[in-house]
Amino acid sequence: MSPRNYRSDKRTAAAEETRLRVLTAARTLLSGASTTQVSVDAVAKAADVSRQTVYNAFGSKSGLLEALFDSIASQSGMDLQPAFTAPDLTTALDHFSEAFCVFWASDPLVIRRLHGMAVLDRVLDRLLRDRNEMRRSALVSLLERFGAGTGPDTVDMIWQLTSFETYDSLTGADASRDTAQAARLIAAAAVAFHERTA
Amino acid sequence: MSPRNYRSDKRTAAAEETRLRVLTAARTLLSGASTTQVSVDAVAKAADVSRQTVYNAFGSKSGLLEALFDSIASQSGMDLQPAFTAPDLTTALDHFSEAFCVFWASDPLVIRRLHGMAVLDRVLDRLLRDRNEMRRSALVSLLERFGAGTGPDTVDMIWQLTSFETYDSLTGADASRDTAQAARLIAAAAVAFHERTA
DNA sequence: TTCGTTGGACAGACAGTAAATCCAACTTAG
DNA sequence: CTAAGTTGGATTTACTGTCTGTCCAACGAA
Repeated sequence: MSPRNYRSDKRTAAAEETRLRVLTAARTLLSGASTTQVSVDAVAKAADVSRQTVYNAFGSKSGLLEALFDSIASQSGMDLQPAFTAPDLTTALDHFSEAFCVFWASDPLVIRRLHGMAVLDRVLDRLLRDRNEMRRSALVSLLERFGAGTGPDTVDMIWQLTSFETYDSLTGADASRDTAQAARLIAAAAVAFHERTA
Repeated sequence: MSPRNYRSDKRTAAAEETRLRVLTAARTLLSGASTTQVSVDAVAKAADVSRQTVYNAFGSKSGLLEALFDSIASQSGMDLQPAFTAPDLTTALDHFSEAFCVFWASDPLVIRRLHGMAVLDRVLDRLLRDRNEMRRSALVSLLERFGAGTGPDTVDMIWQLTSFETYDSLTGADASRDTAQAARLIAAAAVAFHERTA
C-alpha cells in the first residue's frame, strides 16, 4: 500500500509547509508599497520562522527570490493552449498576448521588484533571462506554426511587446487600463507590425 | 564678520572638478561588467577622494546616482530638432526614435543599472519617472504638430516603444543590432501601429 | 535517534553621520 | 603691498545601525 520510493513523512510535509509560509510572507512583504527594502530577517519574522530556517530552505536571499518568482509563475494560471489552437495568426497573437498579460497581472508589484533586483543580483538575473527565453521560443514556435516569418525583427519586436516591461508601462500609473485592454493593445501592435513587414 | 562679496573662483572650480571626478569614477565602476554592487566607498576610492567628500558633494548615494544620470543625459548629445522640423509624421517618428536611441546608446550599461536601482530607490525612481514624462510630453507635442491623434493608446504605445527597455531589448545580447538599426525598427513599429489605428 | 527548527553569536559589507583638523584661496586691516 | 585672519573644501577617524551569510549548541517531535 505504501510505495517505498514515495516518502511523505509528516516532517517533510511540515518542512514543505514552512517553505510555503516563507514564500507567501516574502510575497506579501514585496507587495507592500510602503517598504522599499525587504530583508531576510523581515521575511523570517513575517513568516514566524527563524532566519536560519529561511537559509536552510532556500540557501540564500537570491534563492528565495528565485523560488518566489517560480512560485508566482506556477500559480498564475497562464495558459498557452488557446494561442496554439487558434484558427489564424491574428487570434493566435491575441491569445499569446492575453496569456502573458494574465501572468504579469498575477502580481505586477512583486514582479516589478524582482526585475529590478535582478539588475543587481546575478543569480536572479540569470533565472529571469531563462524564463524570458522560454517566452521567446514559444513565440517562435507559434509563428512557425502559422507559417509566419520568424525573422529577427519580427521575433524581437513581438517578444518585447509581450514583455513585462511593456505590460507594466501600459497598465501602470495614470494609464487606467485593465489587463484585458492592455493585452488587446499589445496584440494589436504585434499584428500591425507583423502585417507591415510581411 | 561675513563678507558679502566673498568669491572664490578657484575653489569652486576645484570643487566642480572633484565633483566631475567622482561622477566619472561612478560611471566607470557602473560600466564594469565584473562588479555587481557599487558602494560609495568604491566610488570614492576610484575617484581618489575620501568617502566624506562624496557625501559633501552629493548628499547621499541616491543623489550621486541622480547626478550621474543627468550628467549622462546632458552629455549624450540628444537632439529632438530634426523630429520637429520633419516634413511628415513618418519621418518625424523616425527622427524621434533615432534621437532617444542615441541617448540610450550613450551608456546602456549604466542606464540599465540605474533603472534597476530605481526600483529600490524612491529618489532615483522619481527622477527617472520625471525624465520619462518629458519624453511623453515631447511625443504628445510631436503628434499634435502633425495633426495626428493623441489618444492614450497611441501615446502610450509609442511612448513604450521609445523607452530604454525597448531599446535595450532590441540591441542586447544575441540580437546583433546597432543603434541605428534599432531606431529604424522602433520607428517602423510606431508607424505601423499608428497607421493601423488611424 | 533523526531531522527540521531555533536562538544567539559572529564576521564582513555597507550607508550615513559627526567632529577635529589641514590647507589653499580669499579678504581686509594696517 | 603685506601680514593676519577667515572661509570652505577635503581628509581622517570613529561611531551607529542595518543587512547578508555562517556556525553552532540546544530543543522537540516523529
